[in-house]
Amino acid sequence: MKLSTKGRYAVTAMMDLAIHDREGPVTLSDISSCQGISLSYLEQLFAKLRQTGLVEGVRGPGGGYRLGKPSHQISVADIILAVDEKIDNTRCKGNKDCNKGEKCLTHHLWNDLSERLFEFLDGITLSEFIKNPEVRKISQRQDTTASRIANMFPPRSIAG
Amino acid sequence: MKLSTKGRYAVTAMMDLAIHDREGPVTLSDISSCQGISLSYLEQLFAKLRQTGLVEGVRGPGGGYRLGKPSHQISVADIILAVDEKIDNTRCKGNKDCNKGEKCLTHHLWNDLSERLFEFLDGITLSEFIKNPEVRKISQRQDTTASRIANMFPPRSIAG
DNA sequence: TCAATTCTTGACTAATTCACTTGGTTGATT
DNA sequence: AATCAACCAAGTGAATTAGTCAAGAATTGA
Repeated sequence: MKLSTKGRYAVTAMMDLAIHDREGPVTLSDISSCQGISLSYLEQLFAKLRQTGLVEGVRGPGGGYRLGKPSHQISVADIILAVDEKIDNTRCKGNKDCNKGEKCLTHHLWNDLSERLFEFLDGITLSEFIKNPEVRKISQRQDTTASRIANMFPPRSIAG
Repeated sequence: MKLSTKGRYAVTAMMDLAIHDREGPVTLSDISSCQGISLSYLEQLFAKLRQTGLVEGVRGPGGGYRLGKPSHQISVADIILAVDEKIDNTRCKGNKDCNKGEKCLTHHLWNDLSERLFEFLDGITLSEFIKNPEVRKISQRQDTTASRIANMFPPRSIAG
């Protein structure tokens, strides 16, 4: 588990995707200009997100990215694991008796902590964020066709 | 909030310190050899830990480092914040209306998440780890004088 | 006082990762 | 055919990581 700006970019981009999911595919250019992240950098991140099935790409005009699963099935931990190279967090992978048990002790303690952290982040899904009605209000894009069309059809329910 | 091997080194080293705290100061050489972390790298980490008061150095023969506070007052978040440079996690610090509210929306959502993560890690203290009696049993160093002396005096209570 | 021990500081370095750029190719829509 | 936007590959400067080397400064025990 690793937390950096890279993971933050991925999470915020996925939030953006989740918020606008019902308006059709979201282009990376939109996210790029809205959130101030480089387009090509986003492409790299989304390549990984696509490989893990968190998003799916739609090609051609009107295309973009949409969520690969319902937002309540996508956790923050999923996103971070997808974009960050996992660090070998022990250096003594299977070896149980490294350094007379002393070393493995703190490894064990760290793994405990790491697992608790993972469970924490895994318990937070994208749907939690878009539930907030205020969020949904602000999130409507002003100038896209998709947004205007979407507004003609009031939401049946809050997805996710 | 940032999580990397750097933070892990600091946390595991502090766990080590907490476990052996009653046996007097712990030298960085001990931690270095026990946990396989470079001595000079540990020195850099402990310089920051010392500046924030999480540890205090004891010079001269028999010296080393000991906890600067009782272990129940030291949280995992404290340690990570001490060694990791804090990342400017918004890029639009005070500016509230960046990019027509759209950008600030995900910033807001991320800050929510970040705060929840911080609170989570801030709620986990070092004392939680050394409470475990099994941990205390394993953690006794085999070959140090301090360890043998410490064993002559059974613990009054589990500190922290 | 002297020497050993250990903290403390600073500069310096190879490797890696971050964030980004450039320059394309492929596939779908109009 | 033209355009749009996902895809792909390679490379780049800056920052961070993890580590080395070297030189002090404070404390203790002899």
